[in-house]
Amino acid sequence: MDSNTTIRALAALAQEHRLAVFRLLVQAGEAGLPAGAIAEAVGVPASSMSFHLAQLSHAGLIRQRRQSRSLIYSADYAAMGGLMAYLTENCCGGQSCAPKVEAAPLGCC
Amino acid sequence: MDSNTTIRALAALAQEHRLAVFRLLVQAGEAGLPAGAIAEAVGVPASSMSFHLAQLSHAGLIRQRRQSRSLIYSADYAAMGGLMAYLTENCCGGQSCAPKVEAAPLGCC
DNA sequence: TCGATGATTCGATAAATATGGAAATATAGA
DNA sequence: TCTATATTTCCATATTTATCGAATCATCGA
Repeated sequence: MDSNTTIRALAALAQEHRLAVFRLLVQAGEAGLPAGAIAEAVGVPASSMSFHLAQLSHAGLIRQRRQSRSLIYSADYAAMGGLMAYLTENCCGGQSCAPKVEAAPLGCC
Repeated sequence: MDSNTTIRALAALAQEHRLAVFRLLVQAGEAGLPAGAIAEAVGVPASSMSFHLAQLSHAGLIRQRRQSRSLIYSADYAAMGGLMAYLTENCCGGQSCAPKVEAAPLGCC
């Protein structure tokens, strides 16, 4: 992940509603959620939500697929991993910025 | 770190010049760098840089100390760690977003 | 083909952010 | 105290971002 991609991803997450959306989608897992449900959960009108979903999508952090009339959005874990990798490598120096996780998540290190 | 603090930190890093500054300060380590040197290194006029440094400072990502006539800025590793912790806990779900580092950095996990 | 549903795009507007020169502030040395 | 240096604050302006109703587009079932 290069610095421009990183900036787009950071900017995408640096907004109240979009951070809420991303967290929601991470919780929802691979199944994802339809745009309408996301808008309702976050409490934002559909057209505004569409704007935010487009931002997240453009940043590569979420995926879109059609299921009948609904557009289902889901988190792209690999992209998030790429962002974490960039920050770890470029913004944590020799110091470990990696949080001390009580129980290390599966696959960590 | 709560979600508002996280948003401020993400927004602070989501800008070309500020991301460059933060990377520079991470490299510089605890010693830090004076504002003028940062502005010159990044190629931005002093007044603009002052604005960006204030943003990073307000987000808690960097520290300021005076040394004679110079104001020395340095990265706050703990704040960056807090951001990483928030993202790991809230935006990576059960999946591991932690990057697969070839050689795990010291202190990782 | 028609109407209903789920979602996006358009367009106008409001708000926040970025830029950089000029003026002001703080410190140090002569 | 005067001057030079390092940096910030002020100000005006340009740019980007966010908001949301209305119009449009895509899909499905009857």
